[in-house]
Amino acid sequence: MKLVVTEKNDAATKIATLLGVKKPKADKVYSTPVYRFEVDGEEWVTIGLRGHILEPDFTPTLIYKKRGGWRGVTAEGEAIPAQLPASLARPPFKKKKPFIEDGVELKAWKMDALPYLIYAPIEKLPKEKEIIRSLKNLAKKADSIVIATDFDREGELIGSDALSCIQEVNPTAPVSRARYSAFTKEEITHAFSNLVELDTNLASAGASRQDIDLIWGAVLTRYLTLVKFAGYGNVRSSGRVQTPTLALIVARERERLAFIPEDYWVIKGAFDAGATAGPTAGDELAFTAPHSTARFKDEAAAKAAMAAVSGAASATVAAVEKRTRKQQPPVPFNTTSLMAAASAEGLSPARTMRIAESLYMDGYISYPRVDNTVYPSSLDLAEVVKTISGNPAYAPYCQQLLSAGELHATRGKKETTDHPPIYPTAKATPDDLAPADYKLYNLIARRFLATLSDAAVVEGTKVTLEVGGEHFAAKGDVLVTPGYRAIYPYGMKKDEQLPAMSEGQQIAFNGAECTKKHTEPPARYSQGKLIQEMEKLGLGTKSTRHSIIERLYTVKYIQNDPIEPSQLGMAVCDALDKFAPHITHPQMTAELEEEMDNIAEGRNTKDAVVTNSRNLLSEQLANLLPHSEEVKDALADAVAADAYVGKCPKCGKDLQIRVSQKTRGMFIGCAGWPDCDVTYPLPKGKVESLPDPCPTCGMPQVKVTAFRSKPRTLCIDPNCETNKEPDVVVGECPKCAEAGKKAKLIAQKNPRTLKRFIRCENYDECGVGYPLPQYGAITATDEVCEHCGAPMVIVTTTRGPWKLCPNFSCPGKEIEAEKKAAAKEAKAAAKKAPAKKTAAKKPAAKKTTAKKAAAAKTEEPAE
DNA sequence: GCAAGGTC
Repeated sequence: MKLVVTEKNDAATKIATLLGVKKPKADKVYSTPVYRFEVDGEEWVTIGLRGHILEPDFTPTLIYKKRGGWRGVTAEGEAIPAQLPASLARPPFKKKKPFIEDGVELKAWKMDALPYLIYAPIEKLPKEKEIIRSLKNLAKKADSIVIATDFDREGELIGSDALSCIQEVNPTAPVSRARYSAFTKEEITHAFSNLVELDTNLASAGASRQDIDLIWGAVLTRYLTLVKFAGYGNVRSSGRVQTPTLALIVARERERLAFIPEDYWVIKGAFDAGATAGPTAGDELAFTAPHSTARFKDEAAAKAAMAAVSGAASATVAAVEKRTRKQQPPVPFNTTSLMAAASAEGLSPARTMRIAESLYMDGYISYPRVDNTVYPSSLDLAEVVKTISGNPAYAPYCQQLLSAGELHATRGKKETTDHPPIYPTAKATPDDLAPADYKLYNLIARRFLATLSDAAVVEGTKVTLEVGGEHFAAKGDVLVTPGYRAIYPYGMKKDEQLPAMSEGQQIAFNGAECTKKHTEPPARYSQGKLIQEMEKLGLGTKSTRHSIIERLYTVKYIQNDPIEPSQLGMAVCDALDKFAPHITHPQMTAELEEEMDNIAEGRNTKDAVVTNSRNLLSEQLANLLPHSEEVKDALADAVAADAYVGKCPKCGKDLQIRVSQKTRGMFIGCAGWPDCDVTYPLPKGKVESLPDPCPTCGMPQVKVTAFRSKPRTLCIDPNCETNKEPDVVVGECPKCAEAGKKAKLIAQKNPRTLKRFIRCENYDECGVGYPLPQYGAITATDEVCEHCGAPMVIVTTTRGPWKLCPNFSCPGKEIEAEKKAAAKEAKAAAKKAPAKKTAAKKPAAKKTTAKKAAAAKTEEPAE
């Protein structure tokens, strides 16, 4: 039996289909899908891995890997290496009693142990145990092995790791490597009839990247985390890609902080082409135009221009210029351009990739991790157009494209042949997908159609108007031939139509307005722009950039979108830039790339490169360690600044956003605690401090963003007028009524906990109470819930009014949930029919839809 | 409790 190992399940299916004479048989080894087929009477099996199946980590000895975490090192096993600079030699472990763990004495402790960690042994540990088990099971029976992972450095490494697993159980079977860069019959057949050897140099180039990333990441992350320990789960990370990315954001913020705005003046004139002088009554021929000097840097010059036009009632049309220009249709989507375009539509790159992954798994779009921007000739463009024309929103445009003759697609600059650019592979309508999923699908489908379309033609008109010797320039843009714009409206400017005018014509001038403005600092990065900048600098890969940015958010180095660094992010970046500058520059990646090329070409070895990098890190750490006090203070100040909301009214110290140890909830506490006991409650959700105090009471305010809600501004003092809510009578107590008594149900808010609820005025006796959502105005209705008799109330939030039964255990809730689930199920069943995919894909598709249904369910209660 | 790179 011949065993073919690919990087992913998808590749295993495709290769089996392309090489097998008959349709391959989908099978499973343990839980891993495999594909069996025959070639010239020989039995073949393909198995897809899940990317890397082994992962390097420090050898799990006493080096930090034991229970208790980042403890220390022994002298034995982790011997002080010769390369360790003398400046890093630490004094002997100073403890009254020796610290013994597993019968071995630790020689260095926490921070002091970091220099040893740099030189700690690394080994490859299993990461995908199930896959490894399946792989070994097949390998035992294999007569020969073909490594058919992706044709790139990581692919060679993944293949080499797989081989090391295989050879543990079958050291003798001959091994070869198939190199292909497209899933076409010719390419795959060619690759398998021209097998080569595994390129061990290329694999060790990849392995050195792994080791270097681990060593630098672990050492610097542990340094930053331990230098000012802020509790478990409060990691401050650093890495070859994430830290230079953070540095980009911080540098931009610094530019903004250093920016000195300059004043300038803008003059705008009002005109009316429907009259020769004076205003006319509200017609469409009125328009405004800026002065031909767009920005007056000098106020006197602006005033002089204003004086020159004051009193004038008419303007002369000095010139009319018309110019048509073409807007070329966009090029096919690759991962980066998709993330950038989706980011402009409000989908973060990380969310975009999550959705793209699930659309791909459900058969709606092609493979989403690509650099390629040129459709391969093997892709039947017309067939794709036909497929998606099932969506009525695209149908007329698709017809038009198909009837116009042969299709021609635009081409981007990057051309690789491993995967096609991202395009739709099945029809979908808003009914088939969740709103965000459809939003992305729609973008991809429309982009695909746009790449097959003609250019749009825009007619630009520039009219120069003369008033009292001053010139004004009116500009209008009109889309005359929509071309691709008919299907791809993203990022399109609105038409600005000017009334028809001819040279020498006199029109009415209705005065001018002079406004003082000031220049703006450079804009912050949006997530989409940052992804593009990372790509330009060679930071990360198409598959990792979005997760790197997400990481910076979770460690709270950055916030909001457009991205701004937190004080902590700036402090970390500054500290590293000052004492360990190598990690803060994209240069480190560029140098690593160069070294990896050297290893791949056989000019250098992995050992030499990694040792070199270790020594470099030792130098950086030797700079960092003597300044630990300084770094510690900077981080502590930054954390305090991020948490600061204002001054304590009782003792004058800082009020800070804090996390309760007990409930894990957030509250505002005084930095003077325990001497000062001032605290304020906070509602659930993301809380940020605001610079301006409450206009009503002068206390600090915060911005609260509850889950799936718009942010709102809140005064931190629950007793502030802005937080007072009148009690609302919402009905009669059903329990008291049964007992023959009359009692009101009242919606009220507890100022101490901020919790809102409905309670019977006779609560102490009857115990009737219902919880209410955290915010939104409460209005009474005269209805009662048909299921439980509780009073129905209307909650009005920014998302509009919404009627609800406040009873948490109302039987109606379950009935509703069941209805929803049934509807989902029906939809999912209907969706599965058009997406004709192989048996292996079905379970995955099912899983994602089931997951989505579950998520929709949990969102339902909304507080 | 570390990174970055694959992929689910």
